[in-house]
Amino acid sequence: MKKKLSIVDIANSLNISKTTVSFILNGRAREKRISEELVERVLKYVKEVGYKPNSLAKSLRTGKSNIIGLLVQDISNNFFATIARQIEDRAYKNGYKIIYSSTDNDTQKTQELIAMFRDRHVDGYIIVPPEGIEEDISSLIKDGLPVVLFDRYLPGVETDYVVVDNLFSTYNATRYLIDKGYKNIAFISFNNQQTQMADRLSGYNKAMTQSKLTTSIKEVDFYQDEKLMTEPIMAFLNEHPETDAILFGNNHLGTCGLKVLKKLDKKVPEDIALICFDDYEVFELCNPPLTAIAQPIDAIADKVITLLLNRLNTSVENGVKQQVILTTDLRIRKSTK
Amino acid sequence: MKKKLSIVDIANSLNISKTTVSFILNGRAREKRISEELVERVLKYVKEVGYKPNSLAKSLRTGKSNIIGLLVQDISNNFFATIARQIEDRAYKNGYKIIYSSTDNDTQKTQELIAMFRDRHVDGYIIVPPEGIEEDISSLIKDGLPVVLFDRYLPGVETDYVVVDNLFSTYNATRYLIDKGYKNIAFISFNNQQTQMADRLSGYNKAMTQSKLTTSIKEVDFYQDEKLMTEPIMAFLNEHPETDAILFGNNHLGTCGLKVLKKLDKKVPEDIALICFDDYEVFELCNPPLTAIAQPIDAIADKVITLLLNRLNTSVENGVKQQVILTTDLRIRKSTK
DNA sequence: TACCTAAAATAACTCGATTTAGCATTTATT
DNA sequence: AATAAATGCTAAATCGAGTTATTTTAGGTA
Repeated sequence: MKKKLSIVDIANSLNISKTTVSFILNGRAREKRISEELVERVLKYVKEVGYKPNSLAKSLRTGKSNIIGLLVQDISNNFFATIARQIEDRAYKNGYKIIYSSTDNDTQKTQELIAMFRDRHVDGYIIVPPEGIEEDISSLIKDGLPVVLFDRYLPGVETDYVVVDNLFSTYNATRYLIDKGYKNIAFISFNNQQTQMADRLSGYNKAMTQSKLTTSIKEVDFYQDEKLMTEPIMAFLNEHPETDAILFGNNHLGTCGLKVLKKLDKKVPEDIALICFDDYEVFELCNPPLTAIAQPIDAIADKVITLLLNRLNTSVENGVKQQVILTTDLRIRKSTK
Repeated sequence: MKKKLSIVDIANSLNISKTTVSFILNGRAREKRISEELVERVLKYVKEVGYKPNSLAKSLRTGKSNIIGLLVQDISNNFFATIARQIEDRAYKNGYKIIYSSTDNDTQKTQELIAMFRDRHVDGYIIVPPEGIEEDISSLIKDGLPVVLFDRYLPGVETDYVVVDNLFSTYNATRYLIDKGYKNIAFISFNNQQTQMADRLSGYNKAMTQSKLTTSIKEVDFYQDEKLMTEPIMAFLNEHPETDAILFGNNHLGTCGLKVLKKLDKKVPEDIALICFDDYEVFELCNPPLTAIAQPIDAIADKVITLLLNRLNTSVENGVKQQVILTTDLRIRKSTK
């Protein structure tokens, strides 16, 4: 194994000081009044032998790593995977690498991951925050580290974030169902207090009460295991046979719901109408195709990374945090009459 | 921003040398005959102030990073995302972090990423290799770095890898179609020479020629953009109206195919039968549900990370590389008569 | 008391870069 | 000619650890 060249090797080979090499490689040649001729000689040699500075050493000295830490809830969920992918592309184009992990919405795991990222001198953070992580995020911000949240925000914490207008989205979808004549509309959601879910619930509630309809809400716990997710949904539908429409809180619940309805042999939309928050391939291809509240995935990814790159570039700590609220798109397909 | 504690701060606070602190923290106290009493005092204090060694400095000195580099083709593809997720979990449980990226099957991008990983002193590599990357992989191996490939392998390069029995899988699926009486079976695949695709093609060819049937192969280029993928497929089907069954080379082609058939208003399986390599939610939920060749995702992820962890733990460079070939499962659903 | 040895701890070097402060020359100014 | 300023480059300190080689201390022995 031929050992890697260091800046000292370069300096020695050229009989100059490593300081000079460093200045030249960091584009400070002009500033440091190093002769054109020497600059060229060094650059040529460096290229010739393929020398690449050791970025660990560089990070140790400068405190910068050119790494962005990305914490999503679950990278195997299509919504997060697609966003992660786009963020990754933009990051690379701007000279940043991504180090990522799934939080599983687990507070302790997330704390450990944030600590790990910090430890690695990550330059910026993109986080889909679980509940109870307020302090850790605040601490990052207090220490001047750029943080962008998305999908949900933390009410007590002032930070940049990108979310969609959840409340209006479900309000709008519920109104759509009501206008179609559905009366027993159920909302199936996750049992957690995060803003995105709370807002989706509020939107549903608002539309229902406005129309003087009785709400029917089922909150289930999140599990990776499919059975543990489908069983409570099935139980709920059996207990509420009057249900004529369902609004699902997210794509995961929607697909579980589809499986349940298939098992129960319910016809969509004859027996029951469906709308799901989040859109993806499954909903477009299943039969009938599902009406869905589509989040603007491209725009979310774009805003998130743009916000973070801005923070990273303007080292000035601009106190004003940006809150971006994007709108969703109700894609009407054939799962409603 | 309170600055982070360093080992020197700890040493100073306790009026001892940082060497001693380092020895104690690295479990070499006994070996270095440091008194029980001091060990306890140091550990207690370190815990008290929450000191964590700077891992960059540590990596710089030791050459180890406890980071695994993961290069998949596309993290937003369900197959890779699910495997990535499981690898991530196992890695974390074993004290390793993951740094990942999508290669897009782009050789140059992959080369840059490998260089970047190397540069960051990544301890081990998990790679879904694109074509033309043989030399870079060989170079890693020559330098004693653990590398595990999956999904495909590189014929000229001796390394650990985990793949499925692609040839038999498509042979078997094609036979299944033939036995059902289909005669004009098309194979739609990607236009590349990688082992997994080549083997899938061979399996199809073998079954067809064995039964003296004429093969009908469409190879399309890969694009992220959906339109660019669906158009050639649609063109192919229009040119070959006799086609009574299609075998798709992977999940991406399968979903594109589903969309095309929907547009052409073809009935499955009445007008045309379908089987797709790779299985996932869409195929289970679409109507009719699709017969699919399911790869053993859990087993693949498990084997990959187990192989790598073994290499990482047994610093001995055991020359014998392991090749793991797993079997697939033909999940018969209703997309065939 | 002087000497030796094992135990306990440490000074100094290293990893590979960046950065600060400064040293010779040469050129310009008075 | 003496001094100041500009030019071109570099020695040494630094980041925060791990590691090697060495010193100090305590206790036992002759």
